[in-house]
Amino acid sequence: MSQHALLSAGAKSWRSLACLRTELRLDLTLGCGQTFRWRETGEGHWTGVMGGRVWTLTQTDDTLWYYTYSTPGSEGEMNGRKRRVGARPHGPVKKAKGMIMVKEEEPTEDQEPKVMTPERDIKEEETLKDYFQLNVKLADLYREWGTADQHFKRIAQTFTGVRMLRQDPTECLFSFICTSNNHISRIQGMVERLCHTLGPPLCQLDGTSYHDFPPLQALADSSVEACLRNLGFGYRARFLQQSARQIVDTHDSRWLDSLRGVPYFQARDALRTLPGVGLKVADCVCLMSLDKACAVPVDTHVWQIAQRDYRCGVGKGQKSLTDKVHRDIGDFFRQLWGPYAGWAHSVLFCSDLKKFQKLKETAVKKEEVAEVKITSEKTAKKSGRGASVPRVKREAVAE
DNA sequence: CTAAGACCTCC
DNA sequence: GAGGTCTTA
Repeated sequence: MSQHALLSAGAKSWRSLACLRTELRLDLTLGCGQTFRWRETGEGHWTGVMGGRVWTLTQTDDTLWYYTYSTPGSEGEMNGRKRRVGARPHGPVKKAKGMIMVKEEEPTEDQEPKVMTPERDIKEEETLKDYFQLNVKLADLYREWGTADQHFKRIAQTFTGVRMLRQDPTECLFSFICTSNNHISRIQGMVERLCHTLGPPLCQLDGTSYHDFPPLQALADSSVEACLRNLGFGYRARFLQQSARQIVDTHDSRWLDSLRGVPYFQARDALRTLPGVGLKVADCVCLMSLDKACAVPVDTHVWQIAQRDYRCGVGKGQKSLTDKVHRDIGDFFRQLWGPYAGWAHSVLFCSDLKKFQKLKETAVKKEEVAEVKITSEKTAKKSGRGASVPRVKREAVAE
């Protein structure tokens, strides 16, 4: 049985890239709801599908480690000859108690060694850099946002390395059509079932099968709505099928990808012609797959953040998130953060997620300790009034 | 432009 | 109700 790779089981067949935690935090970046395709398969190890291949990623202080599994067809790149179909990490790995794995580095006889051609090696490194947009210097951006915005500065101390992914536009679009009236954990399950049912299989690891995202044509088939309703997609099943149908019927196959080269508002308007795609979903697709770094997806939580943390008056007295409020909140944050406003937004969005509240609480405690220390130092000097109680901001929680 | 209601399911 | 969208008034 093939297993998920673990760095502790031997770094030999892993590759790596220099990357600081200030530039990338896998847990936050992969878990903040911009992608629904990654799972933590070991402590700090994330396994998912990217670029038609299954990857496991993990990181140490200054290094991003990656491992790819062989899949049917993926070996064709080497010399046109198909290699093994099974996939497994190199070096058999024994499972000890819980997450602890016993290191064991023996060559296996039942399989050919994973041949890593330089071409594929380079290609995969490029795929990874592209997906995480590692050419964008996140620490520099954090510094700029923090200069203009004290609230951001405070949050950013804890939520470092929250980075926008550059996802496949088709996967991004159809995943986000699933997000309406929904929450992350359920969306994850839906996308998983979608891929399992309509996506090409890639490999199997520890009994879990990994599939690529379904191609557009597969989603456009008229049988898809009923199929997805059976999988618990509800009314979104029709949106998915109809949107796929509309794209296949009225555009050529590269249309969605071509929106990367189109200005933000134009690309957003184009997306909004698709059923199930409103301003929020269109902004998500623009930001997360179409290179529109200034796109700020506005949902009820982002609206709440604007009011609570920025005393933003936009839409005050408004009962619901109208298109106008959408646009005005977006403009508000673009004015505050500049051309990468969408990236900054995701840092605050991430910090508001319930699953990351523990992180925040420990940070608040540290702040309190620091503040008490400062206050008591002052008090000692002036030998005056006692230490004041540090203010703890009451912040609502998303999800 | 804004305000309701409906839409599927799951916790 | 949940990280909306569509339709109708």
